[in-house]
Amino acid sequence: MLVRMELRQLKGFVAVATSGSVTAAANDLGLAPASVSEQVRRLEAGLGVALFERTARGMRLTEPGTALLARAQGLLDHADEVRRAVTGARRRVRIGALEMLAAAKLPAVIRRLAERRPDLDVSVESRTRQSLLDAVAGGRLDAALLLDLGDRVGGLGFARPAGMDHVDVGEVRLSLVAAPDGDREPLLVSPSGCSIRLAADQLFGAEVPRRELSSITTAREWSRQGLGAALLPDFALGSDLDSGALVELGLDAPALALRLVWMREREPSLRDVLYALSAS
Amino acid sequence: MLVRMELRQLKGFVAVATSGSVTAAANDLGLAPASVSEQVRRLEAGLGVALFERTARGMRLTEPGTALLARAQGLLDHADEVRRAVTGARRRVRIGALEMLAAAKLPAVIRRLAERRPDLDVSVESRTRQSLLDAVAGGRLDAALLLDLGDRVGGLGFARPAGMDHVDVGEVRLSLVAAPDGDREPLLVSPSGCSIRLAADQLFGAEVPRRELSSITTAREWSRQGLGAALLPDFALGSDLDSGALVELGLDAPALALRLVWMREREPSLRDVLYALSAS
DNA sequence: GGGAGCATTCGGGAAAGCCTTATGCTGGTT
DNA sequence: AACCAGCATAAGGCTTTCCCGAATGCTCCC
Repeated sequence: MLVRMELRQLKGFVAVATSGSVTAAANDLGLAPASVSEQVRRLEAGLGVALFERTARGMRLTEPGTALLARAQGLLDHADEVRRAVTGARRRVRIGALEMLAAAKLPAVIRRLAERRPDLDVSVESRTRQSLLDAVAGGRLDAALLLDLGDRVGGLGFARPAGMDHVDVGEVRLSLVAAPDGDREPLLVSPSGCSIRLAADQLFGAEVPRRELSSITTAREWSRQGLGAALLPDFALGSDLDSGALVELGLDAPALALRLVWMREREPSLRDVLYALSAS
Repeated sequence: MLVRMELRQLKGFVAVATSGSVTAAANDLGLAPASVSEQVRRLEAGLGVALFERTARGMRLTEPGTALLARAQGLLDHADEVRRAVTGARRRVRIGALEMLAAAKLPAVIRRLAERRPDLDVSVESRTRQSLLDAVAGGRLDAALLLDLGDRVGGLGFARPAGMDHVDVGEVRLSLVAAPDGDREPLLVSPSGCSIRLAADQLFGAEVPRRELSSITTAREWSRQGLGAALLPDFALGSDLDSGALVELGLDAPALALRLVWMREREPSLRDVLYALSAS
C-alpha cells in the first residue's frame, strides 16, 4: 500500500481544520506548531492531496480537505470505540455547560445520565457559550449544554458552527419581575452575549429603556432594591417570589430550552448516549 | 491521549492474527518477521493488553486479541473508505477464483460486476480453494468464487474459516457421462480436494469403484476413450454431448452453486458490491 | 513602514520502524 | 537420545519519523 495515513496525523488534521490555525491546534494537542505543521504535511503527502490552502491569516480547507474533515472525526471515533472494546476501558463523555447553568441545572442532567448509562464516565466543564461551541466543533468536548430557543441551534440569536444536532433535555422558565413597590423601568439586563440578555433582546426589542449590569445576579439584586424590572430565569429567582421580595409582572415569556448540542458527524453511539438524556 | 494505536500496527496485527504466525504475516506484508513482531509488541504496549499467547508453534489470540480481530478489519476498511473519498481513488475489489473456474465462469461474473458497478476496479487471481479461503480470511482477497453446495459455505465438504458470508451468483450443472459404447465403470475422478471430486464423493459414496486421475480434463479424455464414467461440470463438457462423443447416463445430480464468499465483518459497502452480483 | 500574527524551515535529539543476524524455545525425526 | 525444523524474539545498526525551540518569511493592519 503506497498510501500512508495514520491516526495520529488525522488527529492533527482535525485539530487544525476545526480551529482554523496550526497554532491553535498545537495548543489543543499539547504540541509545538512545527510538529502539527509537519503532521499535516505528511498526511497530505501520504494521501497525495492538498488539504489546506495556506494563507497569511491561517489555514483554509480545500475541497478534499473538507471531504476529509467530514469523515475524519468519525474514523477517530471508530478507532476509539475499538480501543475501548479491546481494553475494556469505560467510555468517557466530555460535556460542557454554560457557566450560568453549571451550578443550577447541570447536576440533574448528569445524574440522569449516570442513572441511565452507568457504563459511562462523565466529565464536566463550564465555559462561555462561544468557547463551548468551539470546543464541541473541535472535538474537545462531546457535547455542550446551553440555553436556546426554537427548533434550530442558535434560535436564541447566536452564531454557531454548521453541522450540529441537538436535543432538548429540559426547560428554563423566564419571569419578568420587579420589587413590589419598586420601579418597572428601566429593564435591568446582563451583558450582551449572555443567554438571558439574548432572550430579553428578542422579547422586548430595542425600544424599552434598559440598563446593562455585569451579571444576572446583579440584575436580580438591583430589581430587589426597586431599581427596575429584570428578566430572570427560574434558577436565578430563588425564593424571592415566595418571600415577596419580587413580584411577577405578568409576561407570558416563552420558556428557554435546556439544550444539548453536538456535532452530527460524530459516531452514532454518541448520539445514543445523548438521546438517553432527552426522554424524560 | 495515553493510548497509541496506529493503523500500521493494526495491519500487522490482522496479518498475524489471521495467518496465526508472525513469519507468515511478514511474508504477506512484505516485511521482516522481526518488524512485524515489534509492531505487535508496540500495539500491545499501546493498548496495555496482551493480544497473543506466544507458543513455540505460533501465536494464539487471547480474549482481548479476539475482540480486536473482530473489529480491526472493519476499522481498516473504514480508513480505506475515508482515503478513497478524499483522494478520489477508485475502489479496487480483489476477487479470487478457483483455477478451474477462472477460464470458464469468471469472465461472465466480472463482466456483470463491471456493468453494474462501473466505479470499481476489479482485480482477479486464481488459486486453489484452500489458498483462496486463507486469502479471504486474511484480508488479502475481498472475496472468492468457488463451487459449493447447500445453504452454508462448505456444504460441499471442505473446511472453511468461521464468519463467512456468501451469495450464489450462478449454477454449474453436473452430468454423469461415458462414451456411448464404452465402459460405465470405474468412475473416473479427479484428485481429492477438487470440487468435482467432492461432489462425486457425496453423490456416490465410497462403494462405487473409482480410478483417480490427475484432473477433470484427464477424466473427460479417459471417459471419451471408453475407460469409464465421469462426473463432469457443464463447462468441462464442451460439445462432447452434441457431437455424441459422450452420452449422459441419466443421473439427476444437483447443480453446484457458483458461490462468492467473503468475511462477514468486512465493511458493509463491500457486501453491497458483492450482492450486486447476485440478482440476475 | 513597523509590528502582530501566522505558517513554515532549520538543526538536532529522541523514538519508532525496519533490516539482518543471532538466540532460545519446542515438537517431531532419525 | 540427539538432532533438526520451525517458530518468536533479542541485538545491533541504519533510516525515517516525531517533536522541539529558534529563526525565517509572509501578509494584513494600524
